[in-house]
Amino acid sequence: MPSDEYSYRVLKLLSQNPHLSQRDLAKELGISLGKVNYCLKALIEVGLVKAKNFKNSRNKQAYAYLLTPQGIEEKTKITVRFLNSKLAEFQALKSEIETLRKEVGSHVDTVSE
Amino acid sequence: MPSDEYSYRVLKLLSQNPHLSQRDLAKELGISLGKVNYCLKALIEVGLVKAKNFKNSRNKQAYAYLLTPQGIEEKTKITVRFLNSKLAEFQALKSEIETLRKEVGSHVDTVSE
DNA sequence: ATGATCCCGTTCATCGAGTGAACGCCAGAG
DNA sequence: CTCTGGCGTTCACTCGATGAACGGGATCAT
Repeated sequence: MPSDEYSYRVLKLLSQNPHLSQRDLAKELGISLGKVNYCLKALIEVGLVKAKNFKNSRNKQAYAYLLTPQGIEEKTKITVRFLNSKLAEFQALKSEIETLRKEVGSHVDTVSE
Repeated sequence: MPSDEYSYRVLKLLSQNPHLSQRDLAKELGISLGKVNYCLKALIEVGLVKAKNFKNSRNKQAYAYLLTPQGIEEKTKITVRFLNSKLAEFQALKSEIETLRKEVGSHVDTVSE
């Protein structure tokens, strides 16, 4: 089970373009091929993605990673959940910055270096 | 060389209370004892912290991790640098939340579940 | 004095997430 | 046919992080 972050990002990319290869995804996501393989397998396992090859059943080059109906539905849920976690992160970050500003002891909006 | 984050946090805690043990620091920072030991050694190595035992030179229980003058000075610089990185993070997070909101397709300020 | 206990800093075997080179496979080009 | 290239898959390897275990000093009860 990949994190919400990677589930979200993989599902988003695949919904935009099902023809991305695992290597494409790795480059796009900034992670390794091995990890993409792991995430993708998990998403297929739970039925959110289906690997379809439209040309020939033995041609891996023709793979398309299509979101299943469940995948489309779940993608929204995951996105909301991910958004919420980001909002919480946002609040925490705001507090931390507030604290740091007080420690620095000046009003810093943008700092050059 | 610990990250700015840990340098900042360790220096902050020690400036507040030099009598914290490595175990105290570990608990406070939410990291392992081993990592604290590593960070602290590095800070001592570069001269930002000095381990002083005020009772007896052989009593480890009496250790105090005091910020050197350089440590006090550097603490401010590190804090500013850390703040800046947090501000950048803040902007990035803001953008990401914006994107996520658009994808969710509604105006979400706080979401219950 | 002696032993038991406690907390200290230090060490290092162990772990696990992440990596990417290498493999077998297949299609298309020469 | 061979050769090349991109595909998914695998797995030995890396490396930061972990915390149990250790030796040592202080304290206290015996």
